[in-house]
Amino acid sequence: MKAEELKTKLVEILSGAGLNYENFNVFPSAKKEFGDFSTNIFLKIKQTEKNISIKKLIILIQKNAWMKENFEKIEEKNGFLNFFLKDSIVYSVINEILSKKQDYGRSDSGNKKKVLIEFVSANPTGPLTIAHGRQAAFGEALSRILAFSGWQVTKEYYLNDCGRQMELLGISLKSHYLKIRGMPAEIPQDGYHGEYLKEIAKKLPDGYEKKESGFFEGLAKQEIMTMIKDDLREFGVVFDRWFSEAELRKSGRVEEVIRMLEEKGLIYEKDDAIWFKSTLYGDDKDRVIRKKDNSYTYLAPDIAYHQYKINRGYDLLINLWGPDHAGYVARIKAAVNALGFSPEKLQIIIVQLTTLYRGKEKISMSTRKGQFITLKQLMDEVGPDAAKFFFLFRKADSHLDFDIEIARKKTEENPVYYIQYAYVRAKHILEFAKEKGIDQKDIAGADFSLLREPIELDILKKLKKFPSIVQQAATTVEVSKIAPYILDLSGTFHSYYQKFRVVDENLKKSCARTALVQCLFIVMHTGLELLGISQPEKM
RNA sequence: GCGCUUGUAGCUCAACAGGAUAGAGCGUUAGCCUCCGGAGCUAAAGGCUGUGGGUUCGACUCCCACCAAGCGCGCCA
Repeated sequence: MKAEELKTKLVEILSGAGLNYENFNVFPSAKKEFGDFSTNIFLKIKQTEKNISIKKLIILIQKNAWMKENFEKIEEKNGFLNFFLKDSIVYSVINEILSKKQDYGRSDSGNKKKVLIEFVSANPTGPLTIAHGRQAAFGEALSRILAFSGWQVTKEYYLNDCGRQMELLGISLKSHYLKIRGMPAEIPQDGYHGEYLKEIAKKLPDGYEKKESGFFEGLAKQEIMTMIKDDLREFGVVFDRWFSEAELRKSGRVEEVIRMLEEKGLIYEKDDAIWFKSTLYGDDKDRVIRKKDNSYTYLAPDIAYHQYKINRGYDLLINLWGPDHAGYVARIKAAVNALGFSPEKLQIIIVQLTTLYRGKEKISMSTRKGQFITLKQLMDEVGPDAAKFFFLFRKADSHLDFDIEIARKKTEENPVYYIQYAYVRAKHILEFAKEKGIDQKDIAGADFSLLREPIELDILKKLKKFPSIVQQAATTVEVSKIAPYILDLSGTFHSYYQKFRVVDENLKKSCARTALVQCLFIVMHTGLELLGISQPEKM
């Protein structure tokens, strides 16, 4: 049961009593002594309806058949109404999980609507950094969660493969190439000085000395793209589509969208440049889309890109951006709006930066000096799973402190190992039970009412919450709900394990407990899967 | 200077659309291995939610001011 279900029921009961009232909350109880669900319904009602008998309403609710069916006890305390679930209702989650298996928690709340998630989208001018890593982890997990919740998800990478930065990349590679062969060459001051480019230059065959920098640009793009794709694959992220800005420009869509805006009277000329009246749609100031020298600013193709994305039939666009693009949200939303689409169609999530630490020591990074930790380096050091877990544990818009030392540790300090240990431990118990002759039939047919320990009911209630945790993550587009949930579940399980034996001489009880462990195992499996974290066989 | 994000236990963070006595983990301290994996468990200590006002039955949450940190504020991407 979900809180909304209970609320709907309460609204129904109220209206049956002639009260049309919906302005109240139903939420999971903050404490055990407050039961399983609580509502502030009476605190709210009292504000507007002065002459209502609360006592009568309580009795009305208590007498309702559905309430009687689901709740052991419904009581009023400190103005709140607290609901205590019947154990039998709690046990029902076991059958539900055992029958749905890996689909437990799946829903169709997305109604098969199409969503396009665009993320990472790093310029192909260098290796992915940890900032991209966090976006990659977040985008991948969000995709999985939305797909699990009934959305049709497409993952797309927008490739800024033209413009000044790419030119510079070509020039830089050529200079590296010439220098390695002992020829005079200078890498431009604002060019790319990183080691990776030198490596690429070394691999190239002789005979390219006379080639234009544009030739090198193509080579560099090719090589770096391969590097990026390899890193992403190792990180467990595969995109459905790589969308090239160069091709977008070739297609004529940029001119087309500017013409559209012009027809709407949203374009004007000033100081030899062409401007978009974004202020009409809530931006701070108008933006240049074509410069004095007739070339486009980055905004022009971006508007075209967003228009094209929507025209491809997506109901929702989600962009993951770094905080350096935060100031850019207003203008692109203005553009989407100006093109006649609701700005709600575009949801932009700012994924905040990550600061790396090695214990107490902060690792300072500077892209300009070529001093940065790449995603590859991070994966090599702590492994993809630990990296993903830490990236996904915090809200996207919170700054993240990532301590490499902790992520490397194989002790209780490291939550990744704590969780994976719980998972492996559960798996091991299931294997042990199997060895002892407990099979799936015994598990499904077990007498669950033998699970009487408070901690057993506690685990079941937590398992029961899983679908709404997923749901919440999907509707709020906030991946960070999942990891703490799994961590909490792991903790409760470790504690249970310590205190009680699952498989022993008491066969009936062993079967019931094995069923419990199997359910927990399934939920943990799905949870880890949604985060893109691997489920180890052993440790 | 303006804008966005953030400020909660020693540290890293929770707290559902304003709800009950602000919760976890780590670290610290004191304990627990004949037993399905101790990479684990149990317990204790630890707080004027950055500061000062306001809104109300009720504020970590909303409003105003201030303080501190990070990031933006280009005819760069």
